[in-house]
Amino acid sequence: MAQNADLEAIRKAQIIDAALRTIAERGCANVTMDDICKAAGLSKGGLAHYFKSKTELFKAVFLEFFQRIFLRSDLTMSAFDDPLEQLLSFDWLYNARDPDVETGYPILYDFMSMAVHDQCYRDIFRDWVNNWVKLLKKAIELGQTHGRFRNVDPESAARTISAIYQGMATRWYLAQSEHPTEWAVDSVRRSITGLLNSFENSR
Amino acid sequence: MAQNADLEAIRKAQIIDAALRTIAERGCANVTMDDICKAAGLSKGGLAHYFKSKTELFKAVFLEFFQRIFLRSDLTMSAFDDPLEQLLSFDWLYNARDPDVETGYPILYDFMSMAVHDQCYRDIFRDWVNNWVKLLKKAIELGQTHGRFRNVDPESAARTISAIYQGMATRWYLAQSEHPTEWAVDSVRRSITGLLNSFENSR
DNA sequence: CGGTATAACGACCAATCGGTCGATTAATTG
DNA sequence: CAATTAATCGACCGATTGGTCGTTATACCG
Repeated sequence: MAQNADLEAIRKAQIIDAALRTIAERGCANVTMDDICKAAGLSKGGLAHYFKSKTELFKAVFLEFFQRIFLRSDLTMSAFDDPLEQLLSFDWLYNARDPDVETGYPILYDFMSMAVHDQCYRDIFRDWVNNWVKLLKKAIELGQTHGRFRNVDPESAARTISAIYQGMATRWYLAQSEHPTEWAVDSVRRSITGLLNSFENSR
Repeated sequence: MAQNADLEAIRKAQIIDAALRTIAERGCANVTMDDICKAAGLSKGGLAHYFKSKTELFKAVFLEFFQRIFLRSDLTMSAFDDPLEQLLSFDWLYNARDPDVETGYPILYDFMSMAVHDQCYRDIFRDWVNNWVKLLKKAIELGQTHGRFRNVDPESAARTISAIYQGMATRWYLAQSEHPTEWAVDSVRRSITGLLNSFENSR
């Protein structure tokens, strides 16, 4: 009866948060509804009251996840004034002690493997990438108003930059012993500046 | 009695091949032993004769998969003489009609999501990356004997290059409409040459 | 031709899990 | 204080699935 009209929002957030942690820990394929119920402090029926099916819950979880990452990216980036520094402001992706990183990577890899077989997830992925690209693009265009990044196509380069970040991330996260944080940070830095210079000199 | 001592090898290859195709099609999480049995033309008991458990089969499948990709990479790379062309010889990764690509990406993403939660899979991943890196490293060192790639640390740069390839691959495969093949090929080319130049000019 | 060991079969079992549903509790309203 | 409706519970069901096991078929050997 909605004694508190916000209860639904509170409960949903609580469930999504529990699911996020549980999925990160166990992996999508192994997580059961019971696991999530326990983590959320709810019974099966109680949870079913808010999410009718497992897939519905999962979709909500992933949407929330990508939203968080985007907000985090936006926040971190806007802490810099220099456009190039903005483009290079994603070092936090390679900080193992960052809470967003700890849960983020497991979630992201599970998500991508599901996106391979599910158009709906691919759409979420695309939207997230597009949002990220929009941030990077803005930084490039800002630089161009100051005469930098000459000949760079902002959209295309932004996509390349975000892909570079993710490429290093995969190595850094899955084969950490061979790919320490310094390697990832340095590689990203060199690749991105190198990419931008490749436009400047050519064409 | 091994009327044909090779029978075991033949059957195992047959099963692994069927599993490879089935997993690529349905995804690790959804594939059942029955699916694989049907694809392999064997019964449950027949398959169990060669692989005692699902996880044992999966591990064999992934090992075979990475072996194939490595051989393919080695083969393609060695078709070029120029070291830089060797480093840039992985365009086939972005050819949607390539059979290795068609099955490869689904397998790879499933694999990575499992590697997150399973050390054994991370080891396989690390070995594969190391093998790939070895190829790239050789090309860089070959170039250096001719005075090119000055100041480049071959090992570190090789890791960066392979990560760049994979970064573009993720975008190209999961969000194709926004990341066409030309974008991927061009991005890789610019990023890698840019990376190598970043060493040449600095330090 | 038996005898024997391998190869292959498929019915069956036990365990897991997502979702349902009737019951119970709690809160709001008239 | 009823009455009503939302919120929560957890036992239960049906479906799925990995693995087993007794059985059959096949091929080689002595």
